[in-house]
Amino acid sequence: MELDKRKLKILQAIIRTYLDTGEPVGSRTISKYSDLNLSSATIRNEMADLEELGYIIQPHTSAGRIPSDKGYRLYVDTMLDAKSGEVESLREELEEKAGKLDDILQQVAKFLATNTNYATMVSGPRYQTKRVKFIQITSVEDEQLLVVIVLDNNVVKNQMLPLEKPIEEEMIVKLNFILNTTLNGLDVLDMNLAVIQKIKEQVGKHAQIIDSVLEVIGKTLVEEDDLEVYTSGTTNILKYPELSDKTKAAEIIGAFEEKQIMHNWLGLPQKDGGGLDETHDIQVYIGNETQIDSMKDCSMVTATYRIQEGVYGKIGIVGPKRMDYDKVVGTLNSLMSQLDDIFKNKK
Amino acid sequence: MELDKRKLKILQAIIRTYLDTGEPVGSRTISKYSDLNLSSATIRNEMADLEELGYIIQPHTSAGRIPSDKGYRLYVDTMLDAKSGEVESLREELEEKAGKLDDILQQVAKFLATNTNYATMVSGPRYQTKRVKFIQITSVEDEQLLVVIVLDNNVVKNQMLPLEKPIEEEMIVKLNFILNTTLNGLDVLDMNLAVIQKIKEQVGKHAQIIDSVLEVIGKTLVEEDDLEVYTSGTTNILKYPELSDKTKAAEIIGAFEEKQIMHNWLGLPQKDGGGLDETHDIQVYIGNETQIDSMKDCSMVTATYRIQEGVYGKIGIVGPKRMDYDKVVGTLNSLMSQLDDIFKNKK
DNA sequence: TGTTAGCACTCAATGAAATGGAGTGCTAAT
DNA sequence: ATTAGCACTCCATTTCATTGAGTGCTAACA
Repeated sequence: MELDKRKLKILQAIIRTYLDTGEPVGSRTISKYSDLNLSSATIRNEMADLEELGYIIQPHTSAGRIPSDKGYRLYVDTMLDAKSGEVESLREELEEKAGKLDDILQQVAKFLATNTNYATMVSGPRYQTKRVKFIQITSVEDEQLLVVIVLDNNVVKNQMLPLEKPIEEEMIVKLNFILNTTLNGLDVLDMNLAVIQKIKEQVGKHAQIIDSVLEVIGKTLVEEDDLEVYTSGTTNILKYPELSDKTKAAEIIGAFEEKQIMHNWLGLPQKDGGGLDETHDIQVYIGNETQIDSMKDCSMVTATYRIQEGVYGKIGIVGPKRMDYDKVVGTLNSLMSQLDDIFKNKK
Repeated sequence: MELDKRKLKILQAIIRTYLDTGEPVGSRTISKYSDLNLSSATIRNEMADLEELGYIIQPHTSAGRIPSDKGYRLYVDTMLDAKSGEVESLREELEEKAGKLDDILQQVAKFLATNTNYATMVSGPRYQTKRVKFIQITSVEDEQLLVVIVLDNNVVKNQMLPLEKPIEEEMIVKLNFILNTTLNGLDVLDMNLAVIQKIKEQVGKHAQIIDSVLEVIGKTLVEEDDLEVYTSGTTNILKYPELSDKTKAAEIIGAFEEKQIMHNWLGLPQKDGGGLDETHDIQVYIGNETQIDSMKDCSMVTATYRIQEGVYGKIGIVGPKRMDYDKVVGTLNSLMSQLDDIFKNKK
């Protein structure tokens, strides 16, 4: 059996209606409220075909049809017409507090949540490579050393280091010189034993301090990126009857609480072909495609934002499968453009 | 009418039972399952009195009684016998990752949530005073300055500062000297125009750099503490039928999402008399006592942890009014002791 | 041959009525 | 002062009939 033009139109009508109402949709509705001018009986026949083809499902014998995951997928892939969302208001708010990145991201999450009525999460940026650009050791008090490390992406890390006994100013200057000349430009992977040995040789005395300092540096570089996740509107989930069952809702909202799941989420394989939108990398995951068990009744739309080369994070919107893909993708698209601008200016 | 010994015993029995079941409790239950050896009729009479006194409420004519806020309050204030909770397991976990404070706090939230089955929040520490202990300016690249500020509580802040044109090394040394001698030990409030003027005089040239640097310092000191809030187990709310109504649940869980409400919460007036437990400052807020509208059907138990003098944060547990106060207070108590230890060692 | 009207059938949802039971208040007896 | 007993109330649960949206199938039609 083939999926001819008419079947497609009917499928589209079914999905559209279902997105609206969340109720199974029957043949009569389609017959009346579509421009096909077909009787309900005809629609019924077509629907039977569509069901056989796996695009729609009948929850029980005498009910209407609802889209299957396969149906949604087809809809998202081929039938979505891109509208440009309305993201005017956010822009100003963001530019005001252009300072702190975490504020911005939190704001973005909140904006999307209130505008779409779904739950949202925004992950903080990850840095792809971490190389040392500059190291400085300073003696703050007699028995406290401050280690400051500047990475090549201008991220600054610091760590206090308690000392057994004071260390001479002269020695600190020497240490700084050695560390900078030896380590600058190096990745953590490059800091092998040979390099460490080389440093130690030059220091002679105070080798144990070098140990501590190198340990701090190592930790800093390897350190799991703090993997901040900003969420908002998780309770929107409760607005959709098909998700608001207590166990389901608890699972979904709980997942938002567990930052760990973001790991999985960030690692989701990109769809073949690069997703809906090449520039902003917008992707849609339906039901089990999310790979997260507790999300099997949800859909998830993600986008990737880039702050600069090699520094990117993700934005995700989670809602019921019947989420308004059209609006979500539209909003995300226009939001991403705004973000691009803002980050460009910031730099 | 007086609240004699027997009435008190009965009230206690009613509340205990209600905490367990969440159902209105009737006279017969108390008569059977308490050691009072009274018939249900007698209990009924006493219950009528207790109701008149405002300690219990009858949801409808032919139902049992449930405790009123006043009843809970009496219970919490006078009838709670402190048990020592079981907090063995947490200790080890915490000591492992003793490094990062935010990890610890998140862990604490999670621990409490899973152990009590209520929703929990832990606020990051606030610093009462912020004085400058040490300032350092460094030139990282030709046109980039790094400003590092160490506060007297050993918190380190840093900020990159772009430059118009390079600045001589010599000048930086001088700047560092001036800044440290002038500003060390100063609070932000002390940094008035006079001080600033004094610095500028000493610098002469490069005054505009001083401006930028001072701005950075000012921002750092004034900066709203990031007011981190770690939450866990918010979905536990859904486990209690009296809270899991969709609107209510959404309000409560939503409140956990809004960091803003933590502001109010942190500012809650201490109860007269210092709360249940002098050492750890454990406080119980019942229903409207929380001052947060969306929490009017909840109770909230809070404790204050101290990392060092003047650096403290709060831990809160939110559940239904019929929460197991006994266990919660017990657990909190013993947790706080553990935390005290850990923070002491860290220092 | 594709479309449609018509009809019998299914089944979830809704609502009304019946039932059961937990609990109370009151009274009279102990 | 306590208790047994009884009538009464009211919520919760079950039962049952009804409704209506929706289907599949068949026969008629263009």
